[in-house]
Amino acid sequence: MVKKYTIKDIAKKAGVSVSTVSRAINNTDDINIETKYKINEIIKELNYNPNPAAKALVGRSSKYIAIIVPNIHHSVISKMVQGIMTKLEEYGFDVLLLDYNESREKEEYYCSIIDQKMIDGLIMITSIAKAEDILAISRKIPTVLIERIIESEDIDSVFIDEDSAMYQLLEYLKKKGHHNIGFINGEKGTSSAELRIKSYFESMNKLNLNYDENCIIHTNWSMLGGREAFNKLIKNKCECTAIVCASDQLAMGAIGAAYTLGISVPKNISILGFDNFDDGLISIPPLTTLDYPAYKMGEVAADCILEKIKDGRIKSKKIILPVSLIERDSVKSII
Amino acid sequence: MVKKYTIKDIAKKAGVSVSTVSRAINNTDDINIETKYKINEIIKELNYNPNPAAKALVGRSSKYIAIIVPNIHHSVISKMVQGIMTKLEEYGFDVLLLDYNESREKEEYYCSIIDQKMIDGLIMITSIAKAEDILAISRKIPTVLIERIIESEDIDSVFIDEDSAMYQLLEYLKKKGHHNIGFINGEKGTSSAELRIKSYFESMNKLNLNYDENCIIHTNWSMLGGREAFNKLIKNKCECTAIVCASDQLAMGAIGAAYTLGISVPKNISILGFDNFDDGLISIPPLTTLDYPAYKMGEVAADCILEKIKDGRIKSKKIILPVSLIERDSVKSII
DNA sequence: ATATCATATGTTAATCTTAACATATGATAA
DNA sequence: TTATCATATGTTAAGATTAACATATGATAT
Repeated sequence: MVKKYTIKDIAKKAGVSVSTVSRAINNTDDINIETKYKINEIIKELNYNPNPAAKALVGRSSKYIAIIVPNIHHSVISKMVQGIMTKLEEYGFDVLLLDYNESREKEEYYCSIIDQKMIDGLIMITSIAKAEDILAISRKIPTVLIERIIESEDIDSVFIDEDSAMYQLLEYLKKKGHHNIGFINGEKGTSSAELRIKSYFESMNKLNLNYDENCIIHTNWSMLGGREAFNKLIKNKCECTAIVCASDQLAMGAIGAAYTLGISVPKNISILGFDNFDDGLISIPPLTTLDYPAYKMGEVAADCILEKIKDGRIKSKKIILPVSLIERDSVKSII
Repeated sequence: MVKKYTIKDIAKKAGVSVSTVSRAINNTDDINIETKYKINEIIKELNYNPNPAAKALVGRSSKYIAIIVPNIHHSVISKMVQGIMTKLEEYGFDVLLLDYNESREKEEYYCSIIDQKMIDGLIMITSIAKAEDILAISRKIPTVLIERIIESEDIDSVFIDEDSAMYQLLEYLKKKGHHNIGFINGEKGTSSAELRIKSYFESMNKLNLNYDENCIIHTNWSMLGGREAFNKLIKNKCECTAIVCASDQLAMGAIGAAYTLGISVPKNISILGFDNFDDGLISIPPLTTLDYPAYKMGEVAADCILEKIKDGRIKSKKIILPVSLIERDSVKSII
């Protein structure tokens, strides 16, 4: 490993004081243009970089934002993270990634040690941690939540209206004549699954539709999960004419299972996705689904945290992004 | 935002010197057990955390590892990252994520500013940057490459034998009687695509198989890309009996396209995947593919960097992980 | 009784940078 | 000629922690 130079080395070599070097680096105007040039030449020559730890220490800012995610190996999550990163990068911030791997304990552990990290802000995606823990953090670190709301003047939230999203889907199905509507959900205990089952129940009630416990299946968040869930629905002799799936992956698994069993989608049964991801566009049949603005949500969350950090905004924001149904061919009208 | 306490505050409150507090925190043995207890009580009470920037400055270690990835929204990449994170976390390291979004310029930009970051090590996944740039970095920061090899005593590499992998696939097809074998590759210029097309050509030559430029398509890394590529192959009047795809996603897109065109897989054409990801298991037909050990590669890369940082290993390691063919139902014997 | 030792604690230097304050020089204005 | 000012540069403190060194106390050994 090669020697790392310090500002002192540069100062000595240039025959000036450290503060003059600092001035040259930080582009202040109270420095002679030639001195600045000479110093910058030396900086280039020695390949000097200011020590970020010292900068962070003295400037009380690390330029790091932590993101706590349930599972980076998930289309929606990684899209959100990309949205966040793109925005943050414009402003010189980097991202510290913490993946709690769908484990509530692990997320709570992250919460408990987050202020040992050198970060300027925190974004939590579909958090499942205790509200009080998050509140405690938000008092110390600018905090933005994605897909979760906590009423507090300290915490920003960016989300879609899950209830209205599910309502849109179910209302659409009702209009198409479906009354028995099943639900294939992700793993119990994961945040999105909890959110979606809740709004499924609420929306079904609002729409005066009856649900059958036999037609509600929890499974793991994958195509294979969707396939298994569909098979279980059939085994349960579920009489639904349509199934809402909590993700496109689940939906595509379900469609595959139907195909294998010789059940035609949408002729014999209608299937709805959720996400508009994972190429549901080219499933057979193309998937009718909910357009979930993951990337956009990431960008908006990044904007929120930047406002807090740079502009010192105090008052919290709760931002709801609109969602819309994408009508393709996996739902049939049965009126 | 709540006041942040320093070690001095704790020292004053406990009526001891800062070094005694430091001893209490760092669990050295030259401190009275009761003093330690008292100090820890105060630390808990005030919710004090040592300032990580100061620690990094004085200890010359930030406990951060940067990972430069081409695209986190990609199953293989995010699995690798999870493998890395799990391993690193055991040793108290965190991950700084840099996504260059398949843009060579952006990766080179990251290379050029990487030593401005406060990191103890760097892992690069399927890098496409100039070798000299990476070499320059590796002289300053412990560096591990995944899916790329650079001959240097400073740089570790973790990879599968791409050539042998592709060779396995093509040899298998040859054994099944296929001689005209097409190739659906990812986007030109992306690292994996370059790697795979190279080994496709080499392996085809080694196996004395002829390839037809009309049967080689570059497309974007998605199911939709696979679908479009397959359609193009048909339009090109490509006469191949089997198609190797550079990812499972591409393969599944191709299978979908075939289905739409009324071409049966594997009856009319055989399709091979690459990755063993994205639920190829439940495609119709289940996909014969190459098992790509992404998570494991991440773990191994993390081990490498930890050895370098903690044990100060100097000599570089080049680690090849074994791959194997997973035989399912998307390839037909035509002998 | 004195030397030696272990234990516990304190003091200070070092880490690297920035920012506030201080100084020096030459030029302009009164 | 002296006061004032702008420009360029230097000096020093602050930021939080750790590590090396120093000191104090009481106990044990000679």
